[in-house]
Amino acid sequence: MSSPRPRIPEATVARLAVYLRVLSGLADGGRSNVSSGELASAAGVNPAGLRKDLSHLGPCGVRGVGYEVATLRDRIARVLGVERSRPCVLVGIGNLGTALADYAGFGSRGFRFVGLFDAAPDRVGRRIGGQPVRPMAELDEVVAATAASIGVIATPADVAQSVCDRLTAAGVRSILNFAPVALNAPAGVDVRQVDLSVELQVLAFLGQQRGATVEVTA
Amino acid sequence: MSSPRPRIPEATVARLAVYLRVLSGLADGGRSNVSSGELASAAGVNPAGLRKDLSHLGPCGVRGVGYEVATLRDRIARVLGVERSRPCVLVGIGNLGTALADYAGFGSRGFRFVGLFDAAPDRVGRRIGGQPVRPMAELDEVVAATAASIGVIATPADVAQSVCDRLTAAGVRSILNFAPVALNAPAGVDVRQVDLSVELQVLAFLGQQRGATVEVTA
DNA sequence: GCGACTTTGTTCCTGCGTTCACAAGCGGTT
DNA sequence: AACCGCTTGTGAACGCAGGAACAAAGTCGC
Repeated sequence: MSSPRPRIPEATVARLAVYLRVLSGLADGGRSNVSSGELASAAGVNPAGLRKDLSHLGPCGVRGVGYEVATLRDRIARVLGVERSRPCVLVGIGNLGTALADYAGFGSRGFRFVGLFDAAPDRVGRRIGGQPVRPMAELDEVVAATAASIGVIATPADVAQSVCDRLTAAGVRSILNFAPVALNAPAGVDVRQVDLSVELQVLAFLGQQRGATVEVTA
Repeated sequence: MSSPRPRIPEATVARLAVYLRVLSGLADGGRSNVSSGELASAAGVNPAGLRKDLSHLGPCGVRGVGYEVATLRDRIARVLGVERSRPCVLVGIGNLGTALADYAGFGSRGFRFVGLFDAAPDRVGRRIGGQPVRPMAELDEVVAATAASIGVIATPADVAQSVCDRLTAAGVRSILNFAPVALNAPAGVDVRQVDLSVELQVLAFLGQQRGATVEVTA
């Protein structure tokens, strides 16, 4: 019994991932203890907010001392579900897909790509990061064999929805989408959208708002 | 007079960018009118929320009819400040940087890279997307000459802060950071963080939360 | 062994974002 | 010319996230 999971807010989860990264760095550097203030500074957040985030996973610090780096790191990793490396599949091996497949950061953060897929015949068979690019026909097979629960879409926008359909049909329950379209996924499937253009446009707006006095329409 | 800019919430700005993309697609498809319901569905948001977002830029629809696609598109583009193409510089031409430099989506969304930079001598001189990779020494010069106000960082984490310092010193006011570190920028500089590992870890958490019954620590 | 300092964990409060629901306005129709 | 239906725009309530201040607790020093 005792299910200490009174639902953690999604915003907190995102920050926990950041804390985890900072803690891993500290652990590699040989540090054994941190205070909330230092950790918050390194993560770019408010100390009080950090303590509140951490409180969601129960008391894990020592008053007057701080947090034990390795212990806290492991606890966050367990809560996030990345203690063990999780199998992912990646669809769309263009420029972005290649970059993702090669990105070492994923491996050290608890994720590994167990399948790279592309529809273009001339891309199939190439090796990226020690792995071959497979044809889409092998998708179901690989997902089933590896029990991959996370799919990453890095295809052009016009095929993203059909790729999403195929991934969910194959059993993938979580999707990270880089294509600039809103995906329609069945209930029970989590979709997260990363839109690079949107980020730039928000910056453009902030910059314009800061710079110009006004001078609108009419 | 009349500065109809009663500060638009940042969350709204991000969605406006999405609406803009959908509207551009509709315009290319020859559509001339849309209702809030249809637009909201395509953007993956609530219809009422969409109307409230749009209300921030003044009345721009016709009751009983809907929104005129081209007009609304242009108005959003003007508010976001992307009517004219904005010059950006990109630092770090590894796998991710190459993908970003090659990404056609930026060009059609009002951004163009006017300078690609890397510290590694063997990368300098290569051409990507019709542009040469320049040495870091030319950064100030290019930023000054092109009046680039947006900088994109796609370097390893350990040099991201120093790159950030150099960009801000050169006059860049907005930074999009792909390196997994919290950047420390002077006041007046907007920083936006995109962390690919964090997105995956949030998905891992959601997936684990959904799947397992419980079975925590002790 | 006791006191004081440091740091966590929690509580309150303020503000924002989101959602629902209604009223206003325009076009088409009779 | 007047009515009816459809869609926008706005007002209000709900819930959530963020920040600051306070109390609890453990450790170090004397």
